[in-house]
Amino acid sequence: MYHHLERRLAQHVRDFLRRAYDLDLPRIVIEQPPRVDLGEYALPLAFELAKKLRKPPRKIAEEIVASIGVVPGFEKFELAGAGYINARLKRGEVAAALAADERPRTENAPGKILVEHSSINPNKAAHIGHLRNAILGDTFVRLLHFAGREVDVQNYIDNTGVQVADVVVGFLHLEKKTRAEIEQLARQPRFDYYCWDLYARVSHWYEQDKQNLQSRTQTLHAIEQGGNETAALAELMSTAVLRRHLETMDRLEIKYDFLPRESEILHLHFWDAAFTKLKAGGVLFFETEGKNKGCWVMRRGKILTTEHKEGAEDGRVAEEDQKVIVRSNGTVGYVGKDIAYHLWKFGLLGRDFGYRKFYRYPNGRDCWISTPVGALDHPHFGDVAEIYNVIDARQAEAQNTVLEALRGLGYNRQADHYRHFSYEMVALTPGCAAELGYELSDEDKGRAHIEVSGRKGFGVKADDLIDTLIASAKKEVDSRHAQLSDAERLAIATQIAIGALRYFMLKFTKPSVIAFDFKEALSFEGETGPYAQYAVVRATNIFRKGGIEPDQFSAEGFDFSQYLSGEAGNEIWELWLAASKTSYIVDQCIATTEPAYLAKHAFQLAQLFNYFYHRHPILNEADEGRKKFLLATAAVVRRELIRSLAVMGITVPPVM
RNA sequence: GGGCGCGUAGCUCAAAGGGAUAGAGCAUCGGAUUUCUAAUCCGACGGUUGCAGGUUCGAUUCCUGUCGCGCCUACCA
Repeated sequence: MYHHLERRLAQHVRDFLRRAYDLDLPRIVIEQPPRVDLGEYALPLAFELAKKLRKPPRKIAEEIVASIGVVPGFEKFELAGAGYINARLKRGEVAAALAADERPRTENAPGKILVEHSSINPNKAAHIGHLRNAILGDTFVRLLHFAGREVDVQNYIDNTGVQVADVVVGFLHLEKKTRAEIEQLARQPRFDYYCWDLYARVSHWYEQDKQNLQSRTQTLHAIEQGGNETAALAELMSTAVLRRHLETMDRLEIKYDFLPRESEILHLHFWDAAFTKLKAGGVLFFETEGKNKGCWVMRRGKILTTEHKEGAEDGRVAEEDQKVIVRSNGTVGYVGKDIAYHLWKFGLLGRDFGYRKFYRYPNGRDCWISTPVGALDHPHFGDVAEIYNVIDARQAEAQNTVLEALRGLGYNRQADHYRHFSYEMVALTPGCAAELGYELSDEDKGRAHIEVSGRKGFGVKADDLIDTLIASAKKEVDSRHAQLSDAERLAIATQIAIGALRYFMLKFTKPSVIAFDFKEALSFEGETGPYAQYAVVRATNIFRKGGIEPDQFSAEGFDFSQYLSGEAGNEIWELWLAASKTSYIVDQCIATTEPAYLAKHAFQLAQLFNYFYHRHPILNEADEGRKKFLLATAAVVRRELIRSLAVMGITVPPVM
């Protein structure tokens, strides 16, 4: 609603400027005045025009206000401050439309969007860093759905890399396990925890004796080759861990449509097809000298290096920056496989995966996985118009290489629709690390945060955090709702825990490193998910006590204007205005790939509602008209809050 | 060395393609309820936005320089 009216205003101003001043501004800046009593929209237009028109801003603003005319839905324009032009809405009209949940039609951009997120190495349990990725990715998917877009959710599985090889080495060389024993272990409910520890042990074992690294190389080679016992073990282990990851994410309502695996990128010769294209397109070069001799490389401009000091003017010499794509032993690195995958994503590779069903969610939805030979009947994946890759900032370089390869092949249109949804990592505070029992160096103790490391087994496992959150919420629910059954209390505690966790991961903007700390993550007060959930529960309680079904409540034909006008109306109007912004915020989140704005929106709505709740006892209101108005306010805010939380993957329990 | 990012209240973070008095939460202190149950609300305290310049009517935001921190800079993924 807010967005719709803003666009209408912008269009009107644009037309007006063209007509009255023969001006075409590249962008009409519209913002919100600092206080709602100054109006709903502010145009700093006059400041910008002051120089062009050689007149003081106030004078220009005055002129514009006098002659701009009327815009449907708007009350009037006013001059404010040093030259702002503020616009006032017809509050009653906007409120009536909002109460009736009138949503302006929006025309959707055509084409399917592919969102890739999670992509956890299937060799150990998921940790909090993976949670940030999955929650950001899943929320972005929900944002796109809210905006009416069609989305494919993919989770790329690197099941043939060194990380998987390392755990296989652990089973074979450290534990000397048989296949049957590993199969037995893989049936354990938390097999991924077992692998977590084993992975750390293997890393340690490599450090003890560099000779041990030979088994990694051999194992990796066997896995890549396929069709042998080692590869079968890798498949067994990685598939079991993958299943665990899906279960963990399913606890948070995070679902995937398709799991493309690196083994198929190799065995279905995706790479060979990409390699041929890259060579033919002149993107890859065979290096015949220097340190990359014998490799296929991508050339990426010149860099200055200090390595060769002789013969250079300033002691530096320009050297070609090369990215090795194919190693001198003929094997292809991760980036090469990623290039092939991305050509497939855009339907440019000329090959497809085999597909089979892998995991069925409780709601009946299927998650598919790649396989060498698959089912004949399967959904069509890939071949999309736009892609978003939710991958942490450390991989920006690799993402750029993929992008450059696409451009190098002449796929500029596709490259323009390739977005690296970049975000910073989750690290542990030194205090948190100490709490977990890790020994810290003096250097680490002085740091703001310490990077999580799967290799060292250093981190907070996702399921542990979820368990802790549920237990903590359960304790509180138990004490508040002793009359409910244990199953009911657990269900409520689970909703609260998910709300807390998802909100926590979303409230930080993407470029901010999250310094994880249990106290903050386990908080259910202040700027948290449960705070927002609680506001909804309170709103629901009003209706329940009043014997009204909140979703059925209707204020059709009601005249809101008398209650929203003037000084007295400002306070509650602020709440209505905030409630009108949900779709506006969603659009902002998508345009900026920043879900944190939605978290802020939900919190602000909840905050305003709690204030309103305290100041206006609704059910005791004697004036019937005013009571209806207050109920309508609660109904609209409740609806928008539920909507906003749902986009973040947060549901609201019946009681709290 | 080069690239990317960050530096805002005691702590953790906002401020959305420059805008009106830089806002929240936590912590601390002081208050509010036999209510639509307080996972709540109100108030107080708390700021030279790392530093120095520049552009602008206006800079936390843009530019230059500088200091500090993190990440990337593998024939790992």
